[in-house]
Amino acid sequence: MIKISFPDGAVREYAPGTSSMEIAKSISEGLARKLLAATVNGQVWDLNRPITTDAAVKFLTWDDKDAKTTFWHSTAHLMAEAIEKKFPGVKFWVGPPVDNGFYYDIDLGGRHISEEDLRELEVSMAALAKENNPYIRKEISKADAIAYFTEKGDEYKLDLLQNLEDGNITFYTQGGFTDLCRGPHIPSTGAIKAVKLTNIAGAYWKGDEKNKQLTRIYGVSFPSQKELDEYLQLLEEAKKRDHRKLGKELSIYTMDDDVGPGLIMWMPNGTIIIEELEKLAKETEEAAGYHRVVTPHIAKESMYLTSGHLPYYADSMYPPMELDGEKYYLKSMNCPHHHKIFAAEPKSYRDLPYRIAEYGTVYRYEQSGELFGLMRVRCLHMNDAHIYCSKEQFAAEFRAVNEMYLKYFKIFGIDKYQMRLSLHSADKLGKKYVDQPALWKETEDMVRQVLIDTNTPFVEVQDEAAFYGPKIDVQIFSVIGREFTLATNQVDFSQGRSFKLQYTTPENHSETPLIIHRAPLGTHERFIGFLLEHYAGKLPVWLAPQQVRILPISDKFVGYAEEVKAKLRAAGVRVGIDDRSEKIGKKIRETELLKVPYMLVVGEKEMAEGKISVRRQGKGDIGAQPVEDFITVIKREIANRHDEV
RNA sequence: GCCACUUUAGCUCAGCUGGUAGAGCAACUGAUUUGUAAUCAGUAGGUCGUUGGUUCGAUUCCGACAAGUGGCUCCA
Repeated sequence: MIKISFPDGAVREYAPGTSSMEIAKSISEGLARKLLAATVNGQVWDLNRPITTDAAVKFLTWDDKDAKTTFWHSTAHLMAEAIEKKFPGVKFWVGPPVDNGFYYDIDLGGRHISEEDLRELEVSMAALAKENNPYIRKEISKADAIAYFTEKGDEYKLDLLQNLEDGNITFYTQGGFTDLCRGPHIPSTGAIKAVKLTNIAGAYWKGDEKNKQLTRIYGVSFPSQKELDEYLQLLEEAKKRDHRKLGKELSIYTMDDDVGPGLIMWMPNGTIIIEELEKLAKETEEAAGYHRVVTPHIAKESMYLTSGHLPYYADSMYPPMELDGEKYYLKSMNCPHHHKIFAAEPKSYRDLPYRIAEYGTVYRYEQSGELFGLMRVRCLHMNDAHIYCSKEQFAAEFRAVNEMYLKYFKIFGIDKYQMRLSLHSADKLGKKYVDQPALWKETEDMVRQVLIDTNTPFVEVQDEAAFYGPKIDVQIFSVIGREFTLATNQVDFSQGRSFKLQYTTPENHSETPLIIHRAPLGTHERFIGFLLEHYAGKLPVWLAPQQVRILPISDKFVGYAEEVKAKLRAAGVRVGIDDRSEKIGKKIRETELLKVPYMLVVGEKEMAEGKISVRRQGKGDIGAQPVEDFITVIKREIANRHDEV
């Protein structure tokens, strides 16, 4: 007999070769019906796979992330079956589960697939699911596997097999479809009750743009139609807080074909948000010992040869303009200009850390397919600064920058983010990264140590560093699930040498400073795009372009509204009056939709008592109060950058 | 840059299989003077993304280009 232990600590005995499905049935038929997979000693297994030794078993239902993953992976196989039926001879690459569903990469052999095809495939998948075919696992020798796919003429699976060890290879078959697959899978196709194939995309084989492009079909599936409907509903809701939609509705920014792709024009409302953010940054940076600087938008080729931008970053720069036989480039980063400011006067250790900040506008020639609303643009306003410091000062400075992030995140209530330690990739030294292996190692260790010392949870990612050094990126997600770097804190061991930056040490030696590049608020474009989604357009009072709108009940009270407005303006509040001859219901509705935080309704009663009726956006009427009381509250909200109501 | 799709009034969208366009909201004018999420009436507004082609005739069919969207690759 084998001993099976359960999460609650219970232990039961079964005959060797008993599957977790049989174990579940021995406990409760009802439980068994809900199961999709199980973990055996922490590994996700097929429910029907025999267990031969003592093991810890945990049953997985739809609510478990691992079960969803297994379910979607099995749906990918089901989709492949339907595709192979419809388009015989197609070849499959890989079909993994993803965060919200699954995809399969397919070589359609020059054929095209349309939206109608997806609908037909959904129908076909539903029929195949109804057959309730079991997913059958089979261990197979490498030689037999190679023979099978050679016979089939499938070079993709043969490529996969190259990297697999004999004795460790399994096939899964459901209905008429067999795939090379590590598993695990759900017991049978019948559990898949609702499928939506969401989109068709091109995807490079093995993720390399030099390789052939395969057709990727994305989909998602659920154990009931109801859950699919709920999911689609959720997507609809997410669309409503998409910054591109809100940006238009709230008159934040605009773009125009005549101006060019990825070039944002900030409208008056958006500009107010920018100015509030800059005010916050300037206060914060002044308190942290930064100096402000201002530098031009262009510079000569020679500077970008020195900085390393042309060798390592030229693809992302706008092409040069030629004047008087010189090439000038639009700046893609502020750092070289800042290095020149550092170098303009001799520095001693007494001048360090030397911190200079600028809201510089930089231009990056992003590939056309990358552009995305405010999140990915070609003209960026960076909350940029460079800190020049000694090796001894580095940890404290780097740490202070991280603390600045967290201070900002607290103000904005940003809590869903991931700190990412972005490292270089050794095989790209001299191509994407400056060729200084020892310095890479040293600085990466330094940055990692800061994160460990401050107990900051983080993930490490290869091949994400800047060309001049490692960095910590703060990763966030847009409402449609796309990942972006919001803020960044970067080490630079390279440009200090390139620019021959020096300071005099206490021992009267010349030393090259380390440089920290940091942008805790990232860029205006991405940060505001993120904030719009984060707040679903309902900006806190201190950021709202219009903070208060006064709504007179009728024309008769416009005069009183003007008096109230004058008082609010004198208190520094951004206030307007809706003086149209419309009914109050309409004025409220439109002001609600514009997400103005406060509406002040004024009529007969209010005028007589010197009061206003306050209505908070999204919350409704919160009662009448004297104008002065309201001013006290809203002034405090603005000054503290924190909504109280 | 690559794959797929989309582009009609300021916005959101109709417009079947080719016969040069329509709604709601917004705007403007007038009436209404209104008590917490849409008052009524009228007026104006479009070389149907741009550009070639097919056709007697193209918003509609085909091609190219541009921009946008979903991915891939790339990045704040």
